[in-house]
Amino acid sequence: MAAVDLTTHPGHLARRLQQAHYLLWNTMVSEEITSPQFAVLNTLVAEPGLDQRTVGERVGLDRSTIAEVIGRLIRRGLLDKVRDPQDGRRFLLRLTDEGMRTHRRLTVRTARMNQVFLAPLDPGEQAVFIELMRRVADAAEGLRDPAPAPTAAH
Amino acid sequence: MAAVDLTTHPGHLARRLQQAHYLLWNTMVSEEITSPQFAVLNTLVAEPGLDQRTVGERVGLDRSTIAEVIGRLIRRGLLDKVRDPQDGRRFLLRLTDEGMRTHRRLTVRTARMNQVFLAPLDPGEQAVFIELMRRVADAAEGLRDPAPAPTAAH
DNA sequence: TGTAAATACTCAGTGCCCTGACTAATTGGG
DNA sequence: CCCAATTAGTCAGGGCACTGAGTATTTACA
Repeated sequence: MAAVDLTTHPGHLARRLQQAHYLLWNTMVSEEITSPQFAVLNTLVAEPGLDQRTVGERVGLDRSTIAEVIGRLIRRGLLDKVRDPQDGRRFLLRLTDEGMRTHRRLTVRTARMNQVFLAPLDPGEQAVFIELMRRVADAAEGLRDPAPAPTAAH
Repeated sequence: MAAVDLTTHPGHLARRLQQAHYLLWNTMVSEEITSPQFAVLNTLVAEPGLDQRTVGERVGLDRSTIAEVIGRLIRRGLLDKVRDPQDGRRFLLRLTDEGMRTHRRLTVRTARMNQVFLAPLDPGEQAVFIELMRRVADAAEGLRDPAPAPTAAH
């Protein structure tokens, strides 16, 4: 008694949604390259030479996780990492030719997969769905750091 | 060139959504008990004595993952696991008193957290959002097993 | 009845995701 | 100019999520 209906809990649904996507990605896009890895490649296609932290910020991964993901991409030969001569703390990232090719190849499949993923919704609903997810995710993004006390000079 | 806008990709948004939820859960609900762990407790409140596999099915976790989650709940003393005398393969699961108390306590906080999580949407949008997430997740659920060939006689 | 198939669970391996503690490099104020 | 604060990255540790392989038990059919 007093049990709750989890199908009304957005967090539970978000998890199931992500699992569904993970599965679909694996069968329709790639078994080697994961969705977060593709996100990193995509970011570096748009902005070559970014540093690790910034890439993480773009795709929504913290410094530890982005380091792991980048490590795997380098091991696979899709990425290069060189120290920034201007700032010895940073590493600058750049796709290899193989990385470029992989990104191009997966981009097509990703588009197909997105269609299948959203197929249960009609086009209008799809747009609404994307829009609502974005708003919720963006809002929560703002809650990460508890706002550095707005210069409260009494 | 040829980079894609990830904010239109439902999979990427689903991941960010789940991360946002993870964070909010941690600050507003519990640092000890995770959302999947709560889902397991909740399922066993509704249906005490279920076996491991069935609980996994209810909350959407495969056999390996549910085993780990249940292991942690047992270690924390929230769950008991006994062999089914009727079927020696199964383990029957049941909440301890501590497990019941924990579930009750977290239920309240979870409701509050859901409100905060959905706060960027107005009530109508919230209902639509839940509904769309559920439809997409449910549909993808059906794609898991490639359908065992519908008794294609002849 | 005896064995092959199905079922419940375990284990090893990979990858994502976070926190907290640490190192190294840079920047800025006294 | 020097040292404290900031910033980029690493590392250890815990948890979720999957696949594929292996064990034990049950079932079903020949």
